[in-house]
Amino acid sequence: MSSAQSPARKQRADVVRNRAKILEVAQNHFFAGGVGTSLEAVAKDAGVGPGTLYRHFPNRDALLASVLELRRTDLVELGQRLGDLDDTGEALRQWLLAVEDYFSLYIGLSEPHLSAIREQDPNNPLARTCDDLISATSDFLLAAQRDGHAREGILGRDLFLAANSLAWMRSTGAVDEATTVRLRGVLENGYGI
Amino acid sequence: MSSAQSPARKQRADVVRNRAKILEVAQNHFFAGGVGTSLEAVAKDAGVGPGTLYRHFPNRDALLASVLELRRTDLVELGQRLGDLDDTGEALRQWLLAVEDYFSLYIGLSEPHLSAIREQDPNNPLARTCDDLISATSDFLLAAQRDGHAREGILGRDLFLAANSLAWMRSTGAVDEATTVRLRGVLENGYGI
DNA sequence: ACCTGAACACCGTTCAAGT
DNA sequence: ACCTGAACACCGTTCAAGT
Repeated sequence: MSSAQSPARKQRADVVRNRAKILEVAQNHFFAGGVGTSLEAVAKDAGVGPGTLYRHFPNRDALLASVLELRRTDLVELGQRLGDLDDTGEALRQWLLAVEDYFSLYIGLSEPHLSAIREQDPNNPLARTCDDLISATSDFLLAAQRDGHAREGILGRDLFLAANSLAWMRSTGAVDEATTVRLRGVLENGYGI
Repeated sequence: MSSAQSPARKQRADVVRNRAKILEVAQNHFFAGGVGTSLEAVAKDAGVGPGTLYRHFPNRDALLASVLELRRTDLVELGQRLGDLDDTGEALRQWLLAVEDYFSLYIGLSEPHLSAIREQDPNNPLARTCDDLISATSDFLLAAQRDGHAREGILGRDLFLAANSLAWMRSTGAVDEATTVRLRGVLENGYGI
């Protein structure tokens, strides 16, 4: 049983090194400058030509997906642990918070994911993340509905989108922590009476 | 009593014509290509050099604000009419819908407005729109709270941001009408029980 | 097989020269 | 007073030439 990261044929050492260096530098640039940061600058900082970056990652979303891979699997694992909670309402709440944190990692991270949802293109490297997270959100919502902790007539996809839009507001920097807390409350309890 | 559009000193005819033409073309480009559309292309389509566009509108947000001016005043007027409704809960709902529609006009319109909120710069040409709309939202919310149609512990600014984020999702095209309706329901009544 | 970096196309923005 | 458009800086992306 071979690991997914190490293919059968051995790779040239510089290829592995370049790829790792690009990912490391890209992570820093995404964090500092947001998702729209200059890929040319990333390549230069990583000490490779732009062609090398594009060879490894054919487009921005591919690079983004690779940079996020570790965080992504962490989130999926957290979802599995939260599935064991007895209070399914609390599990749903905590899950939505985790999704929100994930999409708040870099400025503008929500947008390419919404594009992935719109395009419905399974080749979009961010599509799998969306599919997995929407699916998990559905599970949490269904469990909460079964236990009378969530209303009917809502889809997991809806709550995924809601968490996403909270992350979008947070990452723009226009919304402080207190406002985020209130907005979460509005999502959970509504503004109406 | 002179109209705001016609200053005391008469302007050269070509200046007036250029400005009007730029606004007309920009509106079409914003509609077709979103807020991030190429200003160079707008200038070319309007038959002026890029310098002329920048002379009239020093930056993208200034052009955007001018293009939206008519819609903006329409929205403010609608707010005044809605203020006469007896059912303050219904007035709040309709107002939030109108705000949502406003920010759905062009793809990406929500984002520069959130930036205006973050920057807290009164010179930002979009700041006045945000201030006015937040202020109006507060009035509607307060009235609804007084009549027992809205919960306490929420700010008008919160609901303005919520409407804005709905518009953001709509304008990305990832969210269809049915989903938008459900998300509005979540905002009003919450997903929890 | 992989990398390099020049090259192309495009855009935002400024400003010297025109009228 | 206003307009023009060349010019500069920057970026995404490709691809012929190298190793």
